[in-house]
Amino acid sequence: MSLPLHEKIRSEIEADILTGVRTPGSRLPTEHDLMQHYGCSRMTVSKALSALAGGGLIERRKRAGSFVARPKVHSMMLDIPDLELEIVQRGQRYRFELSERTIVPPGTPQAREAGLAEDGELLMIEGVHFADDVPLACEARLVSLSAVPEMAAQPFSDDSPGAWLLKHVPWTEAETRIASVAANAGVAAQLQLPAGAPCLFVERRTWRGDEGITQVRQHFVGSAYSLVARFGPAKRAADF
Amino acid sequence: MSLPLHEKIRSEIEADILTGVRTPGSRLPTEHDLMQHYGCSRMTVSKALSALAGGGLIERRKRAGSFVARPKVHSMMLDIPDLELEIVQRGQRYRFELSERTIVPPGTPQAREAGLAEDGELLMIEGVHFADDVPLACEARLVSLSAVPEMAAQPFSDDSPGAWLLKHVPWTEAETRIASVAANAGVAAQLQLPAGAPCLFVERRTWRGDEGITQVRQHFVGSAYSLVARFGPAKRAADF
DNA sequence: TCGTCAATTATGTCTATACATTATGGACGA
DNA sequence: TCGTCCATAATGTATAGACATAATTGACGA
Repeated sequence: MSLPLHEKIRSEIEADILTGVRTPGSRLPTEHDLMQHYGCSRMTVSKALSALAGGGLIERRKRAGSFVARPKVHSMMLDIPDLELEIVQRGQRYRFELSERTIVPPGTPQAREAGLAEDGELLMIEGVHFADDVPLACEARLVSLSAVPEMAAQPFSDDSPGAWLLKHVPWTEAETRIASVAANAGVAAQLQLPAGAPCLFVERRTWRGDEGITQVRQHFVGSAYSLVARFGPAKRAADF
Repeated sequence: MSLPLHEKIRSEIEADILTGVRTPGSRLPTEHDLMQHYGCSRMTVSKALSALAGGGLIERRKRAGSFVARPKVHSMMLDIPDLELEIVQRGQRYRFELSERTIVPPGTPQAREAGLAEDGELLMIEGVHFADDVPLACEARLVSLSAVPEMAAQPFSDDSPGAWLLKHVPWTEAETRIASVAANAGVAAQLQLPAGAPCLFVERRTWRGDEGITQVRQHFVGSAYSLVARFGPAKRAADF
């Protein structure tokens, strides 16, 4: 292994943490000790520790030393699925069917509720995502036309609005809310489900800087869809 | 802003990438250029670029330069709620009620399915989380007793198994699966819901290194619960 | 006894320098 | 024309030292 030294130091300590040799809360040797142990300069040790701290594995405190961090339950990585990609990967055909497309004038309660520009027009889009002609999800979306004027000209005959936005509009901030709801009459009809069937409800708002770009509410057919979140080195991803 | 310089450089470039000023595939200035631009040493610039590369935002190639990476996985941070904490913060009283507790012998299909130690005993625990005596969620948990032998002696009369594990067992890796399901008879009875009511279903597996620690399946009352995931500087957290 | 302050210690940042590595592109020769 | 090889330009790794910052500890004084 011709790894750079700081990588070697990093991976050795990481292994100790992952295998439980070093337990959360315990103190690591000081940079000075490690520097003597590995026979290198302090900068090299520091680089290794910085990487570990960046990855959240250790916590460094001045004067006190470096400590193995307790993993925080409160944050895991959630993979936001690209519906089209997932459907195609399952070997099915993807299709988005536009069912409604309206311009919402400025100043309506809708716009205010969505947290989008109150003084500009909004584009409202509704449609259904199909996998091999079976509905998988439906969505209702509001897009700020002052933020994304090009959106008005898009057909969305085939490409979904979400995919188009992802490709063409850079964003800096997003918030997603996930819940379980019973399908109301409208949703049930769109998804060809009995009313009251459980749906995974996802609401997402997206911003660029302080400017609201879009808000979307999606209902996924409960029996066909799940989200996955992970914490830690996702070596296990391939197992499933 | 008294940020360290390398942090300032990093965040400025990051902002340029996120806002689309620098587009995927485009080349960054060389370290030498940046070092002149910021009036600092090359090491400082390099530290900033290393951090960006570590975060997957740029790709560095020798002789060629550094390039903005094309975003690959689209992921956000998911806040996994601490049930007890949230309930108490709402001003309600939290209680966990144990309804079943069994030792599962080694080698059963259950153990294999859960991905826990196949050659050790498992502890099976079932119970309900209450907020002011209203059921909010029920859970069925399997714990590997070879990984956590102390678990067998815990009463869980008041503290939930999850909270106990979190306090006493270090873990390195976890995977959470989120779906929407209809309450079956058992779940409906525990949660005092009509059968078929929508529930947020959360399944989590936890490991330390390669050793499986626990698997839990939780059903949350759909009308009372939602999860939140975020991407970006969460300045907006307080708005909601 | 209790608080205050300063010395100490460990990490945090930064510089200037050196040499290693590696892909590119151009010079040169067959 | 084509391939080989080398100079070059960029990043990658590492060092030694300087000073900054912050928290702990203990000494000292009220």
